[in-house]
Amino acid sequence: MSMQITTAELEIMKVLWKTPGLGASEVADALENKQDWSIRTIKTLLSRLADKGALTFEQDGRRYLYSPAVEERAYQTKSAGQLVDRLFGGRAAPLVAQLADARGLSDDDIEELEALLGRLKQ
Amino acid sequence: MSMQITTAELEIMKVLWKTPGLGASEVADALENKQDWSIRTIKTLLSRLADKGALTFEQDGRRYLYSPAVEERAYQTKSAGQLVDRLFGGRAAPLVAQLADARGLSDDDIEELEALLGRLKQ
DNA sequence: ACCTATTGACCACATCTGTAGTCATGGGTA
DNA sequence: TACCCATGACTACAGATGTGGTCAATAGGT
Repeated sequence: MSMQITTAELEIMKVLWKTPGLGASEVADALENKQDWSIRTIKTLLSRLADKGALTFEQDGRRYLYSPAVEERAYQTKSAGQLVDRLFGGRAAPLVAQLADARGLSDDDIEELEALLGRLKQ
Repeated sequence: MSMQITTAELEIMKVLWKTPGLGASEVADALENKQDWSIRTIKTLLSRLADKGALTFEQDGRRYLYSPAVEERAYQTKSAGQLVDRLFGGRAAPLVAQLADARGLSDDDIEELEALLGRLKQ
């Protein structure tokens, strides 16, 4: 059930998370300035995603309209969990510490983290 | 530059980050209870890592002693940055929020994060 | 009614990954 | 001395991935 979504496929998923129910050429339009992919490539990625169950599709005339079958949040959570487990001994704090160290935290980040900690401690 | 280290290869790197300067069979010993790999597999992974510049090696008689050419911290940082960029708009706070939501933060995590935020704010 | 552009189905192909096997060689053992 | 074993070099091979091509069917324009 690991639902492996690859880097290229993720770009497709992002489009459909933002706007579910698109056909292949509409996905292509949405990616026009992001990726320089042939429409064939996009169709291949859509098929593969549908094959692995990451997308559902419904018939619309002679084409398909694709929608995510995996929630964006669920995917984010799973990926974050994997990273933390693989590299940070399952702990969040060291991850944040290294991010802060390597690229800093924005003021927004700091504020949100404080709020989060406050909530968790109550 | 990008130094793509795969899942299997990472297990090898972890051994050598912990104990640099091992030969193939010593790496195998260290992985004995973790991974059920043939010594051939381990040798292949060591070669691939050396090829891609993630490991260096020195001759020791008729064998090689391998050591990391990439620091563990650097690799962790790069991976964390990639995740955050790919899935969380480059921001750390949402990542932590989702981890907290999905699997909670340990007391240690909370404490360390507070200390970190304190340091960052002054 | 005819042509064209689009669509999904299927195919292609190089590279990367996971997981080993083969081989010649050299060091140590009996 | 005659062997055996471990080593690195090279080879194998299936499945995943990135990237795109071919083709028959068909909806739409003219």
